[in-house]
This record gives sequence, C-alpha cells and structure tokens, in this order.
Amino acid sequence: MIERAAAVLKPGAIRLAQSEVAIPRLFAYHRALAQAAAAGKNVITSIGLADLLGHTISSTQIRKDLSALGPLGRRGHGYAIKPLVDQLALVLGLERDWRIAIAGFGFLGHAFATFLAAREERFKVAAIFDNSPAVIGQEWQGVCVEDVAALESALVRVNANIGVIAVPAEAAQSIADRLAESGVGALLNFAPVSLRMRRPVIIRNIDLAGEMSILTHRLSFAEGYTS
Amino acid sequence: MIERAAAVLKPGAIRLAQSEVAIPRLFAYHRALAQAAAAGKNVITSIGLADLLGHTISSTQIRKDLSALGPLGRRGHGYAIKPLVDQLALVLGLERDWRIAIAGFGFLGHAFATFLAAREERFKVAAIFDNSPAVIGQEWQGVCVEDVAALESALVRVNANIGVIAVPAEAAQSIADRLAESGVGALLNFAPVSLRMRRPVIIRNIDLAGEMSILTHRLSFAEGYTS
DNA sequence: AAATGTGAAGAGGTTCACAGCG
DNA sequence: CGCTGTGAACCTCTTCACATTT
Repeated sequence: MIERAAAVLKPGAIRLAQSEVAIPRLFAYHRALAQAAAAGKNVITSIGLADLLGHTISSTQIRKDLSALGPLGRRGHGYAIKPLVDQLALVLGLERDWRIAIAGFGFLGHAFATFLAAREERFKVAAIFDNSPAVIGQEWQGVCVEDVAALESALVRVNANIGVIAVPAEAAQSIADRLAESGVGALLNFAPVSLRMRRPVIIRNIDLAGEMSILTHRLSFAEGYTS
Repeated sequence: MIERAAAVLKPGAIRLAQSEVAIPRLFAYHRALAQAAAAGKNVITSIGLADLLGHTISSTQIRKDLSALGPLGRRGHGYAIKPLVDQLALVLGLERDWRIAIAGFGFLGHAFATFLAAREERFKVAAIFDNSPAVIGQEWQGVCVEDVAALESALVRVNANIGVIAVPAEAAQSIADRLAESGVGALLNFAPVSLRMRRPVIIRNIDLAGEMSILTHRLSFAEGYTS
C-alpha cells in the first residue's frame, strides 16, 4: 500500500501533491505569472499577484499555496517569478505535453477542441471520435475525425492520456469504459450522468445543469454577490 | 443590513436557502425522483435514492439535505416522492421558467443551447447574440440570432433572467457588464477570465482549463480513483 | 423493526495574527 | 521595515452514532 506523501514529509518539506481545490488556483497563478514574466517582470509579491488576479484570491491564500511548493520566496522581498513558474508547471504536471482524445465531435466537442488549441499549448488534441458519417473523415487542424467504432485501435496508435466525453448521456458510460480500457488515465465528462468505473480512473464532471440550478436557486432565495 | 436567515430560524424550521455545495445534489435528487415518480413510484427511502444515484451520494448525506427542506419524511417508512419533488423544485427555483440569453453563438454557445433545449424544460433560450455576420440572422429552434450590438434593446424585449457568456476571453468582461446593466441577474461564464462586476450579480464560472489542470496534476502525482 | 432526523465528532480548507527573516 | 511563512482560530461541510417516531 502507498503511504500518503504528507504523512512522510517533515515540516517545511516540498509537497508536489496538492489538495484538489488548490489546483485551479495554482493554475491561475501559473498563467498570470507566465504573462508577467513575458512582460519582463522578475519579482512579484503575494499582494502583487493578488492584484494581477483581480483580488479573486487573497494574498494570504496565495502565500499559503506557494509556501507548500517549497522555499520560493524571500522575506521582505517577494518571489522570483521564473523559478515560481517552473515549480508551478512541475506541480501542475504542465512541464510535459498531454495527448487528449475527444469523444463526440458535435458542437461541444468542437468547442472544447477549439478552446484547447487556442489557449493551452500543453494540451494536444491527439484523436477525435464521432459516430456520425457526416462528421467522420472531416479534418480539424490536421486531426482526422475517426469512427468511434475504431476507438480502441486508434488509441493504441495515439496513446492518449486524457479523454473528453462530449457524447450524449446515453452513450457516455460505454465510451468512458472503452476509453479507460484503452489506457486513458483521466476523463473530463460533460455528459449529465454519474459514471461508474471499474478501473481506477481520474474523473472530473462538468455539471452544467447543476451550475444552472445554483443560479436559479440564488436568484430565488439568496442575495446576489459578485464573485 | 440583512441578517442571515439561519440565525433567525428556530431548530427544525424550513430553510429555503441552502448552501451552495448542496444545490447540485438537490438538483440530482430532483431529477432522479421525478423519473421515479414518472415510473410510478410513490415512496422512497434515503437508501433507495442513494441507489438511484449510483451511490455517488451517501444516504446520510441525503437525509441531512432533505431534512433541511422540511418535515418531508416518515420515520420507519420513507419519503413520499411527489411532495418531495415539489419542495425540491421550489427550493431550486424550478417551479417557474427561466429566460436565458446566450452571448456568443459559436460552437460553445450552440452546444449549450442544444443541451438546455434537450434536457431542461425550465430553461428557455430567450435570446441569442453574436457579432459574426455569418451567424446573425440564423434561426435556431425559433430563436433568431441577433447582432450583439443590439443586446440592450433586445434584452428589454425578452427580459432574460440569466446570461451565458460563451464569447472569447477578450470580449467577456464587456459582455458581462452589458448583460448586468440590462437587468440580467445571474451569469454563467465560460470565458477564462475573472469578471469584475460593479453591480451585485450572481456569477458561476466554468473553468475548463482549471479542470484540465486537476487531471494533469493528479495523473502526475496523485493516485487515481473513481469518482 | 425500520427508517428518519440530528447533535456531536471529524475532516478539510480559509483567514487571522504575528513570528521570523532578509 | 517589508514581506514571507505558519500555527491557531475559525468556518463549512461530511460522517458518525443514536435517539426518535411511526
């Protein structure tokens, strides 16, 4: 059995594994700092970073998050941006490229592929699957849309790490099983179903209807606020 | 100043306002129970509901959630489904229809509109905006895509409650301001920016890159698991 | 007996306050 | 002095254990 890393570490030691809620914050830091570095900045304080992020995250929170990454700050001075960006990339797993397989190339799959291509250079769209003859054979930025029936053989070829489920709800479980069976280690699921997996697969669900219900609930009963 | 509802209520009183994390769960209950009711079931236990949900939520959690909605259960017996569905709809704000304005009718806006139309009958697509001449004037399920320049005047007409931001990142803040200024009370934001609002508007952000980073982090450093 | 309803305990994350260091 | 780093307090949500009711 694998012992949890945190239990082994001495106080002050570097923890590569972070809590799940922290990761999107670290990602936001990474992006903002990479931009700042590109603009020629070398050093930043936790307050300066909070400014860059529009004060959506407090400077205290930022310091807590960054201190978990190692001794990257200088007291009275701030953080050197370059090593910080590197360490964030390492912790986020962004020091390497990832191969994405998109299942379902309707509007949603198309939107997601476009988004990745436009903004996230570490995420390569490695394969696209659909079951519609009208879509199969289309080419998208050099990737040919393949018949979902050939999913297994195609995945042997492209060796994708992450699968994106953008198929209708009825098909989602079956596609998820097949992706996992073919060696994909993580799934981003847009279908409104709770997937039951046999193998250990990392899953994140995008629950659009659930998000809408938060809005309607708060419009009905809670006070509006800004973030 | 508004006192928080919970502080005013006596123990056992009904709370219509719920914590934000609970809402997607309540929404899932609502959907599963409405299906069960349609299939002819009249009564269900917390364990039975957990079964319907594929054990993604524990029966204890379900009982805690439902007990906050009022005295809906009978000990030793279970919950009558119909009043439960009604109360859930009330708490979720789903006893009425909502008018949605979609800004940006690229692949993402199109995908979202299709999703709503197919699955959520309480959410009506009331207006669609885009800035591309190729898209403006198109008709989608009886809704005509309008020029985003006419957003304000169109919103006076359709009186939308909720705005969906499916435009590129650069345009998101401006569109958000204009939607809020036109009386839209809540926004679902797909653009990878943190919106800064002057007016009190309810905002939910869908952070796709952040979700991807959770997957890459966990693929790199954490153990895989199933939900 | 069966299942709800709930106080208490537990777990996890954020904020506070300030010690520590450059 | 300025800013990081961090234990403690705080807060929120989940799980446990069991009293309660039908």
